[in-house]
Amino acid sequence: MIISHLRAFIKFKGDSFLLPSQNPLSSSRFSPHAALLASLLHSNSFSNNGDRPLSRYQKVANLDDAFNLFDEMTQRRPLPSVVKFNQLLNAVAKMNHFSCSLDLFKQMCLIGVPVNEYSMSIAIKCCCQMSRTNDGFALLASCFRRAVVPNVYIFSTLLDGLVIEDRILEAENFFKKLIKQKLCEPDVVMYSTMIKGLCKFGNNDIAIGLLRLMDERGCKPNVVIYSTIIDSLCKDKLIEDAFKLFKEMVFAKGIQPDVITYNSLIHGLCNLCRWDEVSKLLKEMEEDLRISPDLHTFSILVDALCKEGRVDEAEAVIDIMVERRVVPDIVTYNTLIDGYCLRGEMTKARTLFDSLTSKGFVPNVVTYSSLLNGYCRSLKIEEAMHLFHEMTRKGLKPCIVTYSTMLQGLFRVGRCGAARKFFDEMQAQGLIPDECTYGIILDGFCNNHQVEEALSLFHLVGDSKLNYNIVVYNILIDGMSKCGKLDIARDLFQDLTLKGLQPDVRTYTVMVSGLCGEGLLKEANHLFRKMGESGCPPDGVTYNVLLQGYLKKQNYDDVEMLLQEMDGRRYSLDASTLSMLIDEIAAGSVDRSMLKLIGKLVPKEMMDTTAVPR
DNA sequence: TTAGGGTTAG
Repeated sequence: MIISHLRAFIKFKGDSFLLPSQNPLSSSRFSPHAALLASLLHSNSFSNNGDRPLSRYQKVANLDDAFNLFDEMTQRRPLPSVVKFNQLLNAVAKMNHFSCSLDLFKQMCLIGVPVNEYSMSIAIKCCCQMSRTNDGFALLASCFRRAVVPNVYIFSTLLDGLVIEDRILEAENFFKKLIKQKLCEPDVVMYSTMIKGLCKFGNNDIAIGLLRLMDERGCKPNVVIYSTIIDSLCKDKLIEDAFKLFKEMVFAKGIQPDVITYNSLIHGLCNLCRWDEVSKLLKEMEEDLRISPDLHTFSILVDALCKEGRVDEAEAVIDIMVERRVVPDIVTYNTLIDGYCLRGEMTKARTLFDSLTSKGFVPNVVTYSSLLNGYCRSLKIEEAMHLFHEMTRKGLKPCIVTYSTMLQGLFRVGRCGAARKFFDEMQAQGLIPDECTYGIILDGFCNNHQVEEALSLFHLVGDSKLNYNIVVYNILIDGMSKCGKLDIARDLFQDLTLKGLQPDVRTYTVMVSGLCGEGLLKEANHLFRKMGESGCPPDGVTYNVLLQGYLKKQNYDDVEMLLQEMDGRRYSLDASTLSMLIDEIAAGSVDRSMLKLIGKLVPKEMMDTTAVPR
């Protein structure tokens, strides 16, 4: 449906160029092609800052040009105005060369260019973008020395720096202090920065509160503010709330949504696999509002289709975007490579990877990591190793995700020694293991029967934040009980409550499984019943685990009751529990009268492949 | 005649 809509619209889009109102250059004197060319020419050549052509200080193509120009400027007498220097500084920052831009700023100061609030805000932005917000604050202090009065631009940039570094409490305090001490009156950009920070930390309600407050204080919210909160709600799967805010923005406030607003909503719907609504939204944005989907929109669609395993449709979307002259970028292709890898189609993944260079793209660390992940998932560890070395040879620095992928692959094939080497190398590179890496290593050791290694790492990590994570306990409890170390599993289970961690359904399930494994059915059942009381009711997996425990111990008394409870809660039997039940029925240990009940508990997709005896 | 905010991938 999405594809047919996108395809149908190519024609519509083509026609729309013929509308004279679209572009002042396209009048009836021009042929359609001339109008099209005129419109492209107009949009590509000039309109970076209104209709004014860029100055030579703003359009430097690369770093060399920038440095040469800067040298030339410093030679001139009198020195060029600070405006020209600021333009160059900003051009370098816009190329993401923050460190270089900062160097130029320092040289400006040294040679006595009278830096102003514009120069300061660019320099501070460079610090903040490099996660060096403290240096940004040091520059703020130097404003006073340089007789530059910090303004709302400078303060917003610093506030954003704190948000970038996840220093949310400091950001809130800074924001409050600015208002309280009347250092500046927040404008719509500063509010949006604070709102972004609140959203980043899951405080959607407070963010909405601030939206109301700014309105009351006479600062009108705009599409950026609304889109920020809408996006956050979508990411938290609160799609209905997102649409409520969207409607408020459009109908109550009269603010027009733009392509970014739609991208967030489309992304939110894709994550929930609500494809019909995605199509509806695409149609609405294009046909009603004349907003064309952009590169982001297409990437979101490609990614969502790949994650659903609908790679053919993802390919079709890329074809359509090309037809519609939206040029795919490396993100689009990385997503598709990931899609192939997820389906184990490694030949296709590799072919696409190899064709990227001829398409004019340079594979980046994500491209390599995606393909590595594919090889690791298919247990082709030699190919993965080879690719890993290829990427380092090409000067790409493996990141934490690359290492985690390799570690997972090596553990899967039982190469614990090599995994340990990679882990050491990763740390030697200055990369600090995150929760995900740590989990992979603990899980890897446990699955390879090296529970002592896992435990010693766990103790080495000690009181670090990494160990304040229920996932860590779930891995260890599971690992310990599977290796017959139920006592340690029990200790860990006790330990987590002392630490103030809340067991989740997985924690209980692995513990129930461990107890069942040792034949301690009474204790397993006791824990199972405690789950509901603790506000964490058993899920389908817990029921299957307990059922298997009973069946293995040939304790059939509670089987029917458990099956009935499962039916009441609409849980299903998994393949191995079902097979055990069938065996028991065949052996006459379980009454055939339960067959009807069992039949109700077989998931539909299993019905086609499993023969339940009648 | 120069500066600050929102959307995509492993």
